[in-house]
Amino acid sequence: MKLAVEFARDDFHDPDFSATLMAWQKQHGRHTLPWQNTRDAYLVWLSEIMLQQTQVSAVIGYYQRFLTRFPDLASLAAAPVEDVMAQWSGLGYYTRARNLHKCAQRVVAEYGGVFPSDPLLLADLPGIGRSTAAAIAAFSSGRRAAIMDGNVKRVLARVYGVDTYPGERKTEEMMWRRAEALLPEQGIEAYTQGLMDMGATLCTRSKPDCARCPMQPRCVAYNTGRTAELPVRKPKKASPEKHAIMLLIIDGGAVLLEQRPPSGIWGGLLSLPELAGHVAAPDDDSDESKDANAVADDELLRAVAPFCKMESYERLNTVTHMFTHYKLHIAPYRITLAQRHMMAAQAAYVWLPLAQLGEAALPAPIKKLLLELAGSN
DNA sequence: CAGACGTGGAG
DNA sequence: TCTCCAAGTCT
Repeated sequence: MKLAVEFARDDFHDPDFSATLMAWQKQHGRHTLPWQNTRDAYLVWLSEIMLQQTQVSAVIGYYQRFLTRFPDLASLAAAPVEDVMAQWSGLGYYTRARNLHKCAQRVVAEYGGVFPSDPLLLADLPGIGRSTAAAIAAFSSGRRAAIMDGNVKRVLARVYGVDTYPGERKTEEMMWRRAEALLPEQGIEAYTQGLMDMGATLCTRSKPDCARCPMQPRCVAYNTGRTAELPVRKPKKASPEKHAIMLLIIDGGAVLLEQRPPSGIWGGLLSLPELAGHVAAPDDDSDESKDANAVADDELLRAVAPFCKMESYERLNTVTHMFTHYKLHIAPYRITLAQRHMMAAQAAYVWLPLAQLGEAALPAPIKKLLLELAGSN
């Protein structure tokens, strides 16, 4: 009985995996990414947060710009959160930016500005989960801890023939146990980087380059012709459609923007003011539905009253934006004013000079819409 | 524990 | 054009 338990605990032990991986990494891995070749925890942490659910090619430019504005932890912690949001504008998943700022302030307050090296302490900080904590600890401190991102799940699912959906709790737990059992005794940095490099450059989602893969002889998916089937895909669900009426109020070379609430879509960003109560029923994209969303004159009048006296308005063409989980139809109404009020302090609203659009904390599709409009004026 | 949370590139 | 999903975390 005791033997069975011991065996089960050590079932995933496979030192050949890490040895093969690290040899490959030395020869064929990536060694010159902007956040590599440093043990500075600030640099490592920033890259790991930016890279969450985001590809390397999308991150590189943001990473460099961000560091120009916030060269170290202290400058980030001391900055207004609005400046952080502006730097993050266009990168997506904006909770990351708010948590980044919170995390910087906590590291300053609780750790004297020095990131802890213990993955458990790191994972207690905002925006840092178990996998990111392991990556930061490995790259900045050489701590032996397992990451679990899309690359790891894909590589493990294929090499070991995991044919259940990684989103299931049992499968996920099994993969964590396997990932930890596979860790090498020495060289956690090269191993961790190699795992991600192999997933990103060889063991890709579609058309993996098995011919160049050092795992090929021992890869279950390859040897059973199932590289296209593994890992098991997430079951897809119908995505709803949403509608929004947005107000385009431009006056004196400035556009009226509203700060969005901290949570929810585009949380904490500036965006165009919206007319409430115009969310169409899901799956109803009919013309009737759109007409039902038509805005009554007096409704517009009321909505803009705090900011200006309206002279006229024009319904611009609908802009459709695809999210991962739904489709958003934006109906912009351009308002022409007779008079702009000397608005009393309305904390959530700001007149932004059009010349500053490029640097503002705006969602990507709104920035695009406004830049096109400003360009045509 | 399932759903929310962005954006851009690949196929 | 449309689906899939990428260095995940939080609720």
